[in-house]
Amino acid sequence: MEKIKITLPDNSVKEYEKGVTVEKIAKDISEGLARVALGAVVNGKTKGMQEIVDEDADIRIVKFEDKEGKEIFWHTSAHIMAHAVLRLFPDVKFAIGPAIEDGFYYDFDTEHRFTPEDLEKIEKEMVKIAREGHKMERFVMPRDEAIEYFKEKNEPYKVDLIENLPEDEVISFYKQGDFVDLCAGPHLPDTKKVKAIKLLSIAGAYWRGDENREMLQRIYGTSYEKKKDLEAYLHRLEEAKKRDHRKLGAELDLFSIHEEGPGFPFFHPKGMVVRNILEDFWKEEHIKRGYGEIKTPLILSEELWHRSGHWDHYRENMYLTKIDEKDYAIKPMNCPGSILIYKSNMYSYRDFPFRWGELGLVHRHELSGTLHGLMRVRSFTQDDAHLFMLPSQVKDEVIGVIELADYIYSVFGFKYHVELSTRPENSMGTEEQWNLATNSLREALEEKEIDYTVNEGDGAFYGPKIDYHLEDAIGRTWQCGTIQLDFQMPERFDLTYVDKDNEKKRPVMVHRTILGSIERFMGILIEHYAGKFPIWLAPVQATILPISDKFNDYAYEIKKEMEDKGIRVSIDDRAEKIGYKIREARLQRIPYMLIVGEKEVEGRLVSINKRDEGDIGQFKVDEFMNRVMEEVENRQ
RNA sequence: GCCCAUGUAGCUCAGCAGGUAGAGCACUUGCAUGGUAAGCAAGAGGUCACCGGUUCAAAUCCGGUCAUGGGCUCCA
Repeated sequence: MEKIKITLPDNSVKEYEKGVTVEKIAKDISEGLARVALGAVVNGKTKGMQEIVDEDADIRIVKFEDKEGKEIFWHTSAHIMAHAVLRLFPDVKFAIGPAIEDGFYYDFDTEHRFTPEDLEKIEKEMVKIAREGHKMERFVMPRDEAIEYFKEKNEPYKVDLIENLPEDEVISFYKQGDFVDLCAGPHLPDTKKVKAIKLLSIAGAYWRGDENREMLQRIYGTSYEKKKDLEAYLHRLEEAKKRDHRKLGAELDLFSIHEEGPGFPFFHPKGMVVRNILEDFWKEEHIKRGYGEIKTPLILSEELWHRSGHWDHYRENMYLTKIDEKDYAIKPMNCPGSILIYKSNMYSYRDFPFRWGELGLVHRHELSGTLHGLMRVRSFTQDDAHLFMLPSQVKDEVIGVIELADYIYSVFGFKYHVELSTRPENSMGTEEQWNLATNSLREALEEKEIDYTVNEGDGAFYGPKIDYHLEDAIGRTWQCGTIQLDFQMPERFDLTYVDKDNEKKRPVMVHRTILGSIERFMGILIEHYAGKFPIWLAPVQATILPISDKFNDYAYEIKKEMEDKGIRVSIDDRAEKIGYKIREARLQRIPYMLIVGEKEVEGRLVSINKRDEGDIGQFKVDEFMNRVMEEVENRQ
């Protein structure tokens, strides 16, 4: 028998017969580990227990706690759900059912519309199936036979899937009792370990994500081995929902959105405090880095948008209007404005680069179903900038933006992931230009040693882009910062500069945002801090709470003093008990409560109740003011 | 835009075998002047999202529209 060499997690190398199962290796490693082992990562690819290893490999046993282990667990759960649905709704057709971030889903096609009551029934059936302890048996079939098999079973989606698999791919199946599914695996050895199950929601989803194809019904769910873990997950989800910026936006009186203007947010005074601080911070950091600030108009002639290419590539998203019989559009992007400024002068190669920042209000007619609080709106302010440069300056300029983005996100303590988006279908320019532009961005990322994933076909119509994605409270990610390299607009608008050799040449343009849009960034900010803004951003930094109205005069006196120092302070002089006032200030997440009564008046003191810390004792008014000013200075 | 669900006072929600509205919080007023998360009482507040249909009668049933929520698609 042929032998293969397996490198185990402890780096020891062991010989096995070719065709050994993962299960066998897991058992050898240790009895304890084998009991919890779900599979293995073999040469970077996850394999299930029942799968065979037939080449020399690095092998790492995967457990429940591992990301790969959860994936296997949830993938098997998806199969169990499909099995349960088959039992309850025999006419259902199956599409796909993968594991996702916190659980799994399966897409079904059936005349029957799933209801929340159905979910409960399916859940119960799943528990039953899991308890029955079906073995997850893997087998393979030749391609033609597999297609025939699913045609006979009237499973058009499975047929479609097989037909789209690469020619050389092994068509594998998993069988559990009477449910058989096309599946590459891996899976748990059997269904027994899936004990705590919760189906979460029903949603529509297009087959293969294509809006022109069938709308399927997707059921989302999650599962755990232990009931306790499921409960902990559901609890975390509930807690996360309390951070929802839409809920906090109303509770903290930051912004509102009305039926009269779907997707057009209204900022309240408190929201504007945060917004203005954010914008001031943004301006400060940009001035430091050689940016100039510009402002361009909201409405520009339709002709301009024809020339920029927006008319051909972006018209469905644009709001159009007519002035004096002439056609205009409300800008969906700021670039043509910057370009017109560029064109109002002649430039020498010595002048570059130009960095022009614009907090630019744009309007985009986003599909109604996509609107989401501040995260996805139809009117928003991009913290845009357009950089014009010599071709030789591209890499350094892109790196400059990467460094700025990294700095700004670090101030807020944001985690992010980066994607490189390449040429979309509906795009302008030549293959060569796109390759050059995409490679420049890739080089900049690699030079800064930034991890990124590639998002094929997701670039802007005029160029590839680097995207920064930030997470919201429940783990959804939103694109914020973007760096887009553009060889098209300079061409279309015939932008030039005069080079050393006295020849007119074409500059390169970079479009970029760091925050993305002020609106979306504020949404992320609210959820990130759960409404507890750090003191430099807090709409109200301190509130004075007199014990009774006998101390209101003193309260107003020190309020004035603090206001003179630029501290944002409010006062609650209502005839309410102190407990009541504290409760309200807490709910408003005000960083400092200053309680003043008889003792404080005598010594010109304030008693401080700090957010999250409670009573921290008495301080002199000056002492407190210095403390606040220092914290603001340090952006705490 | 597509699929599903929802839409009753500022907020959270009850009412709904069809007989034109109710609670708590918030708000106003009065009493209470109270030391670290809700003092007591009274009052005011709603064309039950909008339009249409069925009916003697619609918040309740039916249809359409709009908005919101969860997804899909799309995107900063």
